[in-house]
Amino acid sequence: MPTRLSNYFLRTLREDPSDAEVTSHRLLVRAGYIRRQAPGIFAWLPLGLRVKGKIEAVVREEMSAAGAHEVHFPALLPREPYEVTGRWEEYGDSLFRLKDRKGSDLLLAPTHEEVFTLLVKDLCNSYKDLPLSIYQIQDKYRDEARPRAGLLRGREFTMKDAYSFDHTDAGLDVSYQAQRDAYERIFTRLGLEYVIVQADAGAMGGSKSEEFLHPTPVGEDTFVRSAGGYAANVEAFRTLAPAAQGWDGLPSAEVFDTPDTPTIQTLVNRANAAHPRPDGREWTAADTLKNVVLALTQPDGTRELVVIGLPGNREVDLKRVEVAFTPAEVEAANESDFAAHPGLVRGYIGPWASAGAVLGEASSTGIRYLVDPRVVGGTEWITGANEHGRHVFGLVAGRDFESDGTVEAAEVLAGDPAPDGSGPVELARGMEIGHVFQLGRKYAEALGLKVLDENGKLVTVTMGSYGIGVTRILAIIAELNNDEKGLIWPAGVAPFDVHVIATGRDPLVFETSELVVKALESVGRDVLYDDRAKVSPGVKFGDAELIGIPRIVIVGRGAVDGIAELWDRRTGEREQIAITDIAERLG
RNA sequence: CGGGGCGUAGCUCAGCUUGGUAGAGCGCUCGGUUUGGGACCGAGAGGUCGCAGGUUCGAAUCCUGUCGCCCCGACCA
Repeated sequence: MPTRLSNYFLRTLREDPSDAEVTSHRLLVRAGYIRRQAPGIFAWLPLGLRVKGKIEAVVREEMSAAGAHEVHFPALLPREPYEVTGRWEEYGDSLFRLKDRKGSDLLLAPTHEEVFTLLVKDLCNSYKDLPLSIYQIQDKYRDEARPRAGLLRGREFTMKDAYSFDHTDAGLDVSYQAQRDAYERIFTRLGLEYVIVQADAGAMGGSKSEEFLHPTPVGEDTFVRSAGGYAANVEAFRTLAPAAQGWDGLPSAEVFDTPDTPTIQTLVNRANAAHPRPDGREWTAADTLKNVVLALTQPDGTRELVVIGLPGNREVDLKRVEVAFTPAEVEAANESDFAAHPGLVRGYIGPWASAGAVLGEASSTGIRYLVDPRVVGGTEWITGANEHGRHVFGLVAGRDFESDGTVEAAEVLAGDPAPDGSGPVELARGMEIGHVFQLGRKYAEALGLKVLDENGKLVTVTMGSYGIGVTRILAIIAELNNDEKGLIWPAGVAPFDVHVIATGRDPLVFETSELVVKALESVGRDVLYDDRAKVSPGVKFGDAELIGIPRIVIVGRGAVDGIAELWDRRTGEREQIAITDIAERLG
């Protein structure tokens, strides 16, 4: 049976909804695919559900081809497993927590590592049960700080999450590769361009992780790539540090008055004007050492200050810092932090003062001091002298000051060398559409998932976790496939195969349309049939363009001669065709 | 969490500056005329103007508070 528009649950909007700015959001609401329920939470209407189903079907086929079995977990889960792995706390404000009537803690799962691990623990005890890959397509919940852009970043979203279980590291490599290959096939089938980048494992934990990013200027992730093939999320980028050098022959450090130089730029200007370099080169921001005070809040609530020293031409990249200090929350130090540490002279902070070291766990302040990897032994810096209006010049790392270690906190700039020596990197934006992790034994250890190996010894299982954002993918496809009139779905994910429009009011047209619909269904096409009697052709054409089914058949004034029109939504081309040929043509 | 914008009919919005008791277009219902690019005529239904308090004879409009939504930002002391 065809779906008849005369009684389909669909209402298209003539105007853009006022709360939607992003194209995909605007068109999906206008064309009647989704409705907003709350910020970042959407209801799915019949059309939207169909597209979602098409995407899920592609994912299922490829998961099955990769040997993974489908299961389904509840979204509502007890606290205990997440307590055991520490994620009840680590997930912070992003976790939806709730209580039942007895006061027991529950959560809406943001991802399901714990319960998959426990399920396998329940059912598997031998290496013969492995390798095992299981997955589900299920709604996830994350209380995002700022949901935005419709489906692109929601608080409830559909995700395919797969988990692999092996008893050897080599086995994990194989399982990981199988999922990775499946992802490549899925994104290729869906027509989504992607870049595979090295990623940070973040709250998930584990060792190796790669992200599938869809390159787009509106993406939320910044990644780098080199001509030589290196690609990484900036969060995972590792700075190529220069070799340390000796400091024999370097002049000793000297303190100068540098009034009114609260910023790096004013400092550089002052340095060039008052203390030009002997070699004639100009001072630049890269010659200065900027010391940024951050406050870390650990999950248990303890607050600690840390100072980061980095070249003055670079900003601190907050996302990179958060990765470096995870699971602690990172923010700029506030007034009370400074009040508690009078040893820090704001605007003129540096690791050294005439009275001795100021920064570092062994210094007068005792504040942990971490530096950018470029701050290696023998490098010379202009930096604050811990006196108001004074800076120290020629301060040499290793000779005049020490750090408590290095940290990847500085922003990555275009032209920075890739860590694998494959050349300078360029920066680009992307949207995460898939993520594969080698979790290793973190979850299995925490939850006690062990099996007997070939030698009868208990071994801890090693795991992988693999996610695809189904609803996000849907939004990206919509984002990529539209024009000023509406959506234009790729054939593989369109809600229907063919949209048949009957125009006019001649009964012959409707009778003919019924025949066309039947013929199309007989060759296996899903048909959306616009059989509305009192709706003018312009409205029907407009709705067809908005809804975006790629192939449209118009039955109208040519019906009397056995002719219909084939309308290609994407190209806009219309072609006369004998009604008797339609089924074969679109079959 | 900070900044900006916005809450008036199902949707998109006007009205607010200058207070006087609710508007338009689209959509919806009924009747009629229309039917290849968002038709027309006539008759209707539909709103505690986000919420609370205040000022006032009188508040959608002015004041205070509050809630919600959208967008941008989140660091360089």
